Amino acid sequence: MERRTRVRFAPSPTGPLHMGGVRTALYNYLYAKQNGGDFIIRIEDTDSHRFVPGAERYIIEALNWCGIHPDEGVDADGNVVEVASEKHPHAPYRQSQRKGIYRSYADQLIANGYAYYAFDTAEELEAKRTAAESAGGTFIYNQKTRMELRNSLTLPEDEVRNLLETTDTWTIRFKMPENVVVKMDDMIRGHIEVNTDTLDDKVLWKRADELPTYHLANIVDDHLMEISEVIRGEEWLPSLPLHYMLYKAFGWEDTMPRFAHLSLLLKPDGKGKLSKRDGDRLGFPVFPLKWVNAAGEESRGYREDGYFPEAFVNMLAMLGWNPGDDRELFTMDELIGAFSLDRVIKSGARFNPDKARWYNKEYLRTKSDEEVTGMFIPMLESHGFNVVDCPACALTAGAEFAGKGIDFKNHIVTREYVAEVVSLVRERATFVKDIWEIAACLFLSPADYAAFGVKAGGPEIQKPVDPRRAADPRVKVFDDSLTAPFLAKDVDKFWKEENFTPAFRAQEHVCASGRAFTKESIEPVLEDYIREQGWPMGKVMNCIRLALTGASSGLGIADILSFIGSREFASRMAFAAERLGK
RNA sequence: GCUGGGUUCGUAUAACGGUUAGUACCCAAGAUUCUCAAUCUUGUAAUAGGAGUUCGAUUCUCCUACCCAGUACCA
Repeated sequence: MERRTRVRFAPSPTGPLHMGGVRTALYNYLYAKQNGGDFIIRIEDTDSHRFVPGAERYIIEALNWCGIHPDEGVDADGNVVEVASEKHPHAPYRQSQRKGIYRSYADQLIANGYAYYAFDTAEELEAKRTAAESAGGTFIYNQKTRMELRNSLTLPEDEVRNLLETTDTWTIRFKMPENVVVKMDDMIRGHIEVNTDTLDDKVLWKRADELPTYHLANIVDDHLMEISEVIRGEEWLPSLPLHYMLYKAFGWEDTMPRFAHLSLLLKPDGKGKLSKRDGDRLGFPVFPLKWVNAAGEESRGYREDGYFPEAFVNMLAMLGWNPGDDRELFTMDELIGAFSLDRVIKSGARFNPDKARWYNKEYLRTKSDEEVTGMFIPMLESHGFNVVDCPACALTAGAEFAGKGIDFKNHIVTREYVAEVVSLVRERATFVKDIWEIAACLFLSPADYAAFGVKAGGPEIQKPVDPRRAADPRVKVFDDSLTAPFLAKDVDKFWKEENFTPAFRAQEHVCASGRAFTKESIEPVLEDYIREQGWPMGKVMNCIRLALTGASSGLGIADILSFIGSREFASRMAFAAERLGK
C-alpha cells in the first residue's frame, strides 16, 4: 500500500529554536518535499510549567526565514491553525488545544491492561530516588518495583475508585511488559533490539493538569495526523521501544510510522553537544534569529549576524549529510532533489563556525552587484549616509561632490558611487556588512587617528584556534568586527620623516599633474614619480595609505584616490601631517 | 552505575572487502601586489587500541578505551 508521505516537526515552545532543531526541521522538510508529501508543524506544549511566551512565534519565524514552509499546522499568515478546515482537517496543531482527546486513549490502554493508575506523589517518588541513590542504586518505576507501590495493580478496587475521585495527583502509567525483546528498525541506524526489562513504566497522562506527557501525545497525534515517517533528534532513540510498544498496545502497528533518529550537533571544541554558551564563548550564533529572554539577555542570531538564509540552510544540510560526491553548494531545490536519509551520518557532527562563514562568502559571490548594493545601502544609511539617485538634485541642496560622487562633509553619496565601491570590495567580504569596514575610508574622512601607535583590534576573544597552532604564544585572536575605522595601525613603522616627506611630494605632484583621477590615469603618474625620485615604493605608498585610511594595509592607493578625488587626497595628507606630527 | 547509540586528517566528510585512503574548511608555503585581502599553485595532516574472519580489512565479528544520549508527573 502506497502511503502519502507526511512528516512533522514538533517543537516544544520552551525557548528559541536551536540550530540543531532547525536542522531537524530542514531534514523533515527535504524528505517531505522530495517525496511529494506534506510537512507539518505541531506545537508540543504539554508542559505547562516550561511554556515561554513568544517561543512559538520565534520558531515559526525562524523556519520561515530559512525557507522552510509548512504545508500544515500554520496558516498563510504564519499563525498556528486552531480550527479544523478542509485544508487543515487535522487541526488544531497545538497539543494544549487537543487536550480533550488524549484521556480516552489513555483509558483505552487501561481497559486493555496496557496501563494503570498510579497514586504515588511526586514527593514520594523523589524520596525513593534519593534513598536509592544514597544506597548506590537507582530507583526505577518498572515491573520489579510497581507491585510495591501505590497503584491500581496493588490497591483494592474500591480504594482505587475512591482515590481517583478524591485526589488529583494521580497519573496513568504504561505497564511495560516483562522480558520482551523489542525489535526496531531505524532508517539511519538500522536494526536495534532492546529488552523491555531495561525500560520503565512511563507516565502517559497527568491528572494534575489533565494533560498527556510527550509519549502519549506524540503517538496519538502522529497516528491521528497520519504521519508516515518520524525524523527526530537522537535524544529520542532511548524512547523508541516505548513508542513501539504504544503503537502495539493501541493496535496501530499497521500504520506505525518509520523512524529516523538524527545525531546531535556537537560544540566546535572540547566535548559535548552544542549549547548557547559555546556561541557566546566562541563568538558565533547558535540560534537562527536573535532572541531576548525574559531577563532581557540577548542571544545573537544568524540572521542578525548577516548570514544569508540560503547559506545557513546549506551549511546546516551538510552537517551530517552529504550527496556522495564533492558538491557542497546546494539551493533548497537542489537539496530536495539530492537529499536521502541513508546518506545521513550516524555520528554526532561537530559544528565548525569557519565553514559557516565560508558558506556565506560563497553565497555572497553568487549575488549580482545590484543585489549587494541594494543590501548595503540600508547599512550605509544606518551609518548616517544619504544615498541619492540623482546627483544634480543633491547639488541644488548644497552638496559638494568630490571624486566619483561623494560629499564627505554632509555624508551624501550617489548610488552610482556606492555601486562602484561594492564592485571593488565585495570579493574581500564575507558578509554584506563587511563592506562598511573594508571601504570605510571611501566614505569617511579621518576624524582623528585616535589610537596613535596602538595596534588595532577589538577585545581579545576566545576562538577555536587550530590545535596544531594553539601552543604558539604569538597566536592571539581579536574580534575584528569591532575595529573602528581610522584606528591608526603601524604608525611607528611607517610614519617616518624619510617616508612622509616623499609622500607629500608625491601627493603634490599627482594633484598638480592635472590628470583625471581614475585608477588607470593616476596610478602610473604616482608610481613613476616615486620610482624616478628613487624612493622606496612600499614605504612611501604605505605612508600615504596610513594618512588616507589610518591603516598600513587595505585597498589599493590608486583605487582609493579614484574614489575620493584630488581635493580629498590633499586634505587627508594635510590632516595627517597635522595630527600625526612630523 | 545501567541501557542504547557512536568512533577516517584539527573540523565536515568520501571510499559500502582490493585506492599512492579522495574532497572541502582551517593552517602553512610560493606566485601576484604599494600593503592587506581576493585569486592561483603547492604542502602538512587521519582509519582510537587489540584480537579474530579473509588471499586481502577503513569496511565484517568480538573485546577494551573514549565520546554522546536516555535513565522526570520535560520535551
